[in-house]
Amino acid sequence: MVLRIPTRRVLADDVYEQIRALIMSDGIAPAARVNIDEIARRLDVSPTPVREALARLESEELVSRLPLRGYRVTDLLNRKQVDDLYALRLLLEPPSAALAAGRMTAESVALIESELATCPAAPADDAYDDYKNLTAHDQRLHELILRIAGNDAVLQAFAKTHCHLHLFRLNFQQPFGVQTITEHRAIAEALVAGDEVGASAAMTAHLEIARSRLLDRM
Amino acid sequence: MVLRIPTRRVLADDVYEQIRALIMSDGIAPAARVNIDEIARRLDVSPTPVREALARLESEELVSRLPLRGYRVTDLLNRKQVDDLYALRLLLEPPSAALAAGRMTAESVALIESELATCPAAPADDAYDDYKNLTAHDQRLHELILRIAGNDAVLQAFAKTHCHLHLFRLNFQQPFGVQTITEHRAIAEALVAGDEVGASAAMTAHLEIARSRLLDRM
DNA sequence: GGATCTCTGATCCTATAGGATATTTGCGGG
DNA sequence: CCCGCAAATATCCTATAGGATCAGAGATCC
Repeated sequence: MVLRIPTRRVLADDVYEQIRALIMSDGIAPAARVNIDEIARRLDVSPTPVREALARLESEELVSRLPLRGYRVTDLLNRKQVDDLYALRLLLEPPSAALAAGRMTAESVALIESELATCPAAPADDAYDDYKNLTAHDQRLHELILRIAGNDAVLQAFAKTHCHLHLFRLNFQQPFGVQTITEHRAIAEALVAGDEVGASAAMTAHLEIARSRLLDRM
Repeated sequence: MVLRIPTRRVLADDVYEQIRALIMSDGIAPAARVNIDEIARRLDVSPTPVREALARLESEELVSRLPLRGYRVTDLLNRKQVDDLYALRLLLEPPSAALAAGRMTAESVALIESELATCPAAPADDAYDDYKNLTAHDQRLHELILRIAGNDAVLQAFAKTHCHLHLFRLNFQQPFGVQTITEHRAIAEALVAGDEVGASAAMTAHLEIARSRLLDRM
C-alpha cells in the first residue's frame, strides 16, 4: 500500500504558501509592493504560477491588486477593523455555540477533548513558535465548534474572514496563553454538558475579553 | 481637468466577467468541466488571463479546481445549502438593520429612498431581464443597509456569500416581485423612522418568507 | 535663480506561443 | 469481465515579446 499525497500539489500551491509565509513573517513588509518577477526569481519559478498564487491571495485580502501597477501587501488591521471583526464574530459564534451544544454526540465530545489536549500546556522554547501554535489551536477549536453546529455557510463565512491570520499579523507577544485556555475550557464544558445558554454566554465572554485585550494594546 | 478612466481594466477582468456571464446564463452547464484552451479560443485570448480569471472565480465558488484536472462549474445549491445560507443571513442582517435604524442620517434616508425608487414598478417585457433587474435591486438594497450599519466586516462577509448570485442560478421564475417590494418598503419605513426593533423584525420576516418561499419550490 | 515641463531610460506588468508532464480514454489480451 | 498498455487530450509551466508606468535628468519659462 503506497501512501499517496491526499491532494496533488501543483507549483502554484507551493508558491502560494511561500508568499503567504513571507507576508506572515514580515519577509515582505506591509504596504510594500510585490514584484512578480522578483518573487519568481527568488523562488526560481516563472511568473505564471506567481500570478495565480497572487490572484488567490487577493481573495483573502493579504494582497491587493492595482490594475497595471501590480500587487501590494495589505496594511495591518486598524482599530475599527479589529472592532468590526469581533462584532462579526459575536454575531456568528455565540449562536453557533448554542446550536452545537444542542447537537453534541459522543464523537463531537471526543473531537473537542482531543483538540483541547493538543494545546501545549508548557510553552515551547521559542516565543514565536509558541504564539503560532496557540493561534493554530485557537483557530481549529473555533472552527470545530462551527462544524459541530452544522451550518456550512456560517463556517465558510467565518473561515473567509481569515481572522486568525490577520490577527496573527498584529503579532502582539501578549500573555495570551493561560487566560485563553481557561476560557476555552469553560466553553468546552458547557458544550459537553449540552448547555446551550451557557455555551453561548461563554463564547460571548471569550470574544469580548479577547477584543478588549487586543484593543487595549493598539 | 483631465477626465480619467475610473478603473483601468485589464484583459483578465473582461475574461472574468465573460466567464461569469456564461455560467450565470447556463452557457456552461452546472457540473461541466471548463476547458481553459476552449475558453481562450472562444474569447480569442491566451490561456494566461483565463487562468487568472478562473482563480478569481474559484474564490467565489462558481467554479472548483481539481489539481491537474482543471476546473469545473459548481453544482446548484441544494436544500440544505439554501437553508444554511438563510440561517447565516438571519444572523447578520436583522441586527444590522437594527444598527442601521439607529444611525440614520438625512443622507442615508435619501439613499434608501432613491434605491427604492429604482425598483421597476411595471415589469419589463422580458421575464428574464425583469428577474435580473429585481435581483440586482434586492442585492443593492440589502448591501446598502449593511453599509449604513457601518460594519465593513459584516458587509464583506455578506458580500462574499454571493448569495444573490447563487440564488439567481436557481432561477425560479416565481411571482417574486410584488411581495418582495412590499416587504422592502416595510423595512425602509422602520429604518427611516429610526425604529430599531421594527427594522430588525421586518428584516427577519422578509428573510424567513423568502426562505420558505424558495424551499417550497425545491 | 527657481519651478515646471518634457524627454529618456529602466522596470515591471500583460499577453502569447510553445513544450513538458499528467491524466484520461480506447483497445487488445488474458 | 478485468487488467494493462498506448495514444490523445488538456493542464501546467517556461520563455519571450510588447506596452504601460515611474523615476530622474535636462531644458525652458517665469
